[in-house]
Amino acid sequence: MAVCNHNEEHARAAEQAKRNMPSEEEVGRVAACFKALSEPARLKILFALRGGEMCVYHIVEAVGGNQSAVSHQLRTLRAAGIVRTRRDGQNIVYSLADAHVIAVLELACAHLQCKI
Amino acid sequence: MAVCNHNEEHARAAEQAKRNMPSEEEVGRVAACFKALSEPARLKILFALRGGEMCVYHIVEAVGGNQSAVSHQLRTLRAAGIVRTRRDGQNIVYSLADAHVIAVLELACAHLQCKI
DNA sequence: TTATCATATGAATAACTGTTCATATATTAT
DNA sequence: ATAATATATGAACAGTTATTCATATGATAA
Repeated sequence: MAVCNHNEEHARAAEQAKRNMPSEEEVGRVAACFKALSEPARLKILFALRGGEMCVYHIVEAVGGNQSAVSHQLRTLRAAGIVRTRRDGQNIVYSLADAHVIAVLELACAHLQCKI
Repeated sequence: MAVCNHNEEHARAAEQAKRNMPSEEEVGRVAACFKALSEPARLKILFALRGGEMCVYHIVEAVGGNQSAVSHQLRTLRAAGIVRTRRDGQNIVYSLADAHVIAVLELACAHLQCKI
């Protein structure tokens, strides 16, 4: 592989890209965030929580699957800062962490041209 | 596990969530989209392409790593509809597929409060 | 305190994914 | 044609991740 000589613009874009590249640490955090969104089972939970907060039992109702799997998925989402929790007696109530979550989902759906 | 009786709102939210849940197929497509964004190596390519289109050689320059790995990453991004290509002589020139891509990255960064 | 309900967790297995190495294809130049 | 350049691809291995099963924790009720 040798230098691509015939397009100076690419070379400038590459240099600029290198200068503006976020740090490894930042790129890693963004990637971790998207990784949490990359499983159908977890996305279903987020779609379910659009309508408002729910306890684990009802999340299981809404998305199907078994309790343990859903609990593991919730932990992943929580660790990624995508959902948050509060305790209400015996129940743990989950909700979307902030408005960015819905916004990202809607953007992705717009990109794919699927109505949700 | 038994029914969560003490919160009727959760039950309504669960029923509503089930009604409004996108199809398996749609959820799968959204998940695939995010999966493509979930690797640091691929995200770096997208950050690099913010400044404009580039051929593979310069993408390798900009993000580091070896040619084969970058090519595989590009294929994944292309298959997910996140970048697109055109041929220019010996080179294949890559660019972001549409404005949604930048928008999603910026939203994620806003969510994480990191400036990019 | 004991029993029950709601949720979380650890370990194990199975499935998936990324990277590397070697090589193939396609384009241009000689 | 032949060589060189630019990019892509298949196979194999290594690392990661999701699910399941069994069990643990924490909260309430009896």
